[in-house]
Amino acid sequence: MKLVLEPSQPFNLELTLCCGQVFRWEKIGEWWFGVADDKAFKVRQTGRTLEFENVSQDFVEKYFGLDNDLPAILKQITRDAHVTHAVKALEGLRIIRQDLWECLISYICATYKNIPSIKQMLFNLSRKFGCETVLDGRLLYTFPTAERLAHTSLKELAECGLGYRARYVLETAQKVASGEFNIEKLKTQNYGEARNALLCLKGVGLKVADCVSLFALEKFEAFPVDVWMKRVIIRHYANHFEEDFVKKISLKKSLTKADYEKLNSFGRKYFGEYAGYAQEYLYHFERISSKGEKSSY
DNA sequence: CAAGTGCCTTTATC
DNA sequence: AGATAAAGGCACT
Repeated sequence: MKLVLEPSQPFNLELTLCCGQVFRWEKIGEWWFGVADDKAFKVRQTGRTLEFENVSQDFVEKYFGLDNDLPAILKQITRDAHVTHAVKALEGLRIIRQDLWECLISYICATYKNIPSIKQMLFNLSRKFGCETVLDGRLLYTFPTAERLAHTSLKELAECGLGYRARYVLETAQKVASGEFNIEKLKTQNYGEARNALLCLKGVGLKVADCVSLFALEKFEAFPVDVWMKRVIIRHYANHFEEDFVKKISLKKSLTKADYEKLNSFGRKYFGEYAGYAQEYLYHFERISSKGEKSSY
């Protein structure tokens, strides 16, 4: 099946899959293979043509956020030269509508890990506890359900490389599987409510709650702040804060809750209702820029 | 190549 | 409130 993208609605598949928001896509030749919402499918892009197999057009449009009016969103967040630079460099980057359960577990696993490691953990979990599907003779795995993970052991989870995150994943799976934590209810709640509910889960702090809100709950005002975003703010937005505060967070490696909320609320106020989009562009731009600095040294 | 550092942080404790 | 330590283990330098 093919889909021709509107010229007015930029989309870059590669960027969208590689910017660090999703972890389980694999490129084989020209095609990207992945599983979303228990559907194994493949996609490739040539210019404005998006080609896909084993999935409906409706799903593809929804999953990749093609229904978001990207130019309108970008217009709102380009408040200064730096973010404009990032937006131009990363044209066509879109926020994916992730499956809520997979997203939650992914970001619990993502704490204090680098992206290659996160990918490894999630592939391990899926291979071990997910359901096998075949596409083009290639084995793909669905993401394990809460019920399935609830019946694993800490040992088995640790064997997937989760380390101390194993107990957070197990506990969350048990709460969701038993109904003690109603994950579906999050979808009916606003940003503040959903964020607070998520924070009740062990292993979910402010940053993880913001990532889940942004990537799976369509709360575009969420503004996750990680080490990279801290760097971005120190480098380009320091003038929005007191000198002492900037000095303090520059020296310390981790943010206190109060520090986090200060950076987070700055992002939300400054970039507006699509702050999450700004975060994604700034985050990825900072990462690719830092790679460039190193190699051209 | 070994060893050190850092990792899309959170929790526990003081 | 805020500081501090500890937490798998892998990837990168």
